[in-house]
Amino acid sequence: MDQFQSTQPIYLQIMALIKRQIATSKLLSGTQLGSVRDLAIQYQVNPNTVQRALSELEREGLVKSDRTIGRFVTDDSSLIQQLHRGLFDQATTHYVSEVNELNISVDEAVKEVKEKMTKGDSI
Amino acid sequence: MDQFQSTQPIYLQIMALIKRQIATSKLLSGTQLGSVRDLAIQYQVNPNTVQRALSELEREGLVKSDRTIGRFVTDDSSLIQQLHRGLFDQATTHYVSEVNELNISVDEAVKEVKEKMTKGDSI
DNA sequence: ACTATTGTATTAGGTACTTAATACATTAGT
DNA sequence: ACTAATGTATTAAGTACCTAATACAATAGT
Repeated sequence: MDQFQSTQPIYLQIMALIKRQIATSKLLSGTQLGSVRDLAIQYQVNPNTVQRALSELEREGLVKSDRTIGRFVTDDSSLIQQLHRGLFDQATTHYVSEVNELNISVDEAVKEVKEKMTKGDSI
Repeated sequence: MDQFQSTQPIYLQIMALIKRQIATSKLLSGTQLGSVRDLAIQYQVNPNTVQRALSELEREGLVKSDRTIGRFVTDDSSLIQQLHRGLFDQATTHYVSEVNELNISVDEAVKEVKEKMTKGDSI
């Protein structure tokens, strides 16, 4: 869909994409994911790349595979909550770090964040 | 120094590093940069990698090379100011985009940013 | 004039990621 | 029992980035 094109490995981008969907309940707990082959078509990538992304997610406990049925989002709701919190925290930490390096004040940063966020709330 | 180790190409990381230094006047306008070979030692990378980073920065107008003297930070102060603003803007846009995807409110985000920023102000 | 230092270019080899083309093992569904 | 669909594994080829080892061109400084 999105056409992955940056410098980040595709399998990491797919992992991030699915993580976000799980964290925001666009992929509900217990939901079955598309098959490796289906997702490969959907994402316009090689099945091996999807396989790699999914097996990493499995290593992190976010999805489980039932050998011949398919893959499912974990039913550990606490883990999902923790994921959501982690993504938020990581994003904020990264932003704050960048802003600090640019010698920008709290007030300036907050003002800018407020501006940009309220702008996107048109819908 | 820092030891580049992520998934981002090293030459891009070096570019970002130098850009930040220029934007925050750690590298002043007109200053001479270290030579390709010196920086390669400093960053613990191959000279070719430094060369690539610097020539890209040159393509963006941030540094100029005088063939046998060395490289210098641009003296276009407006360009530097524009760089600083651009880095800030880009960081904020990226952060807001992530936060929106996570369905997090303005207030929550702002609160978190304030917390993390004031914590790092111990010095 | 000479030398050292600068940026620049070239060629070769290594690693990680991606793709392609298969093949295998397992089992739900029939 | 058979079939289709699942995850999984393997081998080969291509691309981008990084490193290594040189070499060349130009000129400031002596």
